[in-house]
Amino acid sequence: MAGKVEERKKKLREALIDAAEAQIETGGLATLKARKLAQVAGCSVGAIYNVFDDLDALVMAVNARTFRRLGSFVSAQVAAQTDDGPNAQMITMSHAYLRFAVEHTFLWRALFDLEMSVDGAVPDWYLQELGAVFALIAAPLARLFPDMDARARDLMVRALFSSVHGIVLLGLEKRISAVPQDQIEIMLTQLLGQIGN
Amino acid sequence: MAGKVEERKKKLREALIDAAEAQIETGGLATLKARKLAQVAGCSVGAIYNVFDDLDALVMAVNARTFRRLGSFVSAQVAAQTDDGPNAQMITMSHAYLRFAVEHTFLWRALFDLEMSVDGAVPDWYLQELGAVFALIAAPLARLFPDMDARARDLMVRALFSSVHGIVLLGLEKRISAVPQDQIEIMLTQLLGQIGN
DNA sequence: TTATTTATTGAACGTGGTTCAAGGCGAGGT
DNA sequence: ACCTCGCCTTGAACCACGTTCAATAAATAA
Repeated sequence: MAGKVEERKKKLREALIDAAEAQIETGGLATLKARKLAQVAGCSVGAIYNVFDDLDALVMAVNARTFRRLGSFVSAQVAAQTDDGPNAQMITMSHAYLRFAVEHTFLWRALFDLEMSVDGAVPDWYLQELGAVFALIAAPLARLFPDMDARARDLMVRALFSSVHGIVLLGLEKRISAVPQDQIEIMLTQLLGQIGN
Repeated sequence: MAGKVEERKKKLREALIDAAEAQIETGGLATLKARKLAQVAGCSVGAIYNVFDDLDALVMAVNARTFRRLGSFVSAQVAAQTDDGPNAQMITMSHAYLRFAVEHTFLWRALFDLEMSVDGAVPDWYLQELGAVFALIAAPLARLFPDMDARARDLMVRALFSSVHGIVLLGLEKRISAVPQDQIEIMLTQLLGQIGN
């Protein structure tokens, strides 16, 4: 009867991530509470700490899921698009990013709200997923600037990603722009349409 | 002897804002605690709540100061620059924004970290300051796109501000880019140098 | 089965924002 | 000068929350 513990632990781990994800999705990161979580996942408060170092570690696990979902969503949108040139491709990606942020606002927010607090120790999966996203952007950019050296292009990839992120972030922030989604799309289109022309 | 209460209240208000600002500047928003604050400002914990509704309101007061400082810093940098055209002007503004964020990281962060939580009720001073910043950007943009209608230009102003913000935000985030300050400047220069060409 | 090790529990601890009943103090009237 | 009224101030107490830990239960080994 060996391995019963491992199995239960894995089950609990999944249950906790599911419960945390559901809570973040509906109420946001701030509404995630240890006691409520234990109740939903069907365990004691203390049990959480047998599986995760602390709640931040649990949120990181949720973020890992979210990040993968985001990456494959953007990829899928790009793949489903007929190739109308590098600018159109980048615009498609940015619109996909926006749509994900709109449809999963709290989960998307948690990606950035949590990591800010955790200094040092960037997990491996994080850099991997980020690298995948950057690679997606790098492809059309290489077509636009074939003579640009890799270092400069890498910098431009980050700049563009950050720009899109900023536009989506502040665009969804009621108190700053109060801009409806289609206006945000126009902003993204305008910005990315200008690149390389 | 009329107005003694008002006077003391005003003094306490200033003392509290000063103490809160100092704490945020050195330790970040998360290290701001009511008890410590009362101790530094020389009052009881309860007294804070006679002057401010809650700690968020106090942080808002700090943010008002920070926002004004940010605005005048960017203005000053632009004014101190010989006019090398609209792109150069926007680049100067973005570099000033970056420099402010680097030199007052915690205060700058508090501008965005707090407001996110406070829904509704955007204070008047906030929109005013934001409008001033947007007006700064609108000037060079009007020179670049003289035939663009006001609505589209307004959208572009927001898009550019958001882009710069995004580049600075993620650029200062160790876990995402770990990009040194001069690299961030290059990103900003590249992006804004492309606009309108 | 019994012993030993490991997991689980939930009450308790520490921290921190916010409240409130009790006492203090300024302003106006006498 | 004194009294009175109402606001200010105080800090102990309240509540919510993350995290811990001694006690309990369960699983593995002998």
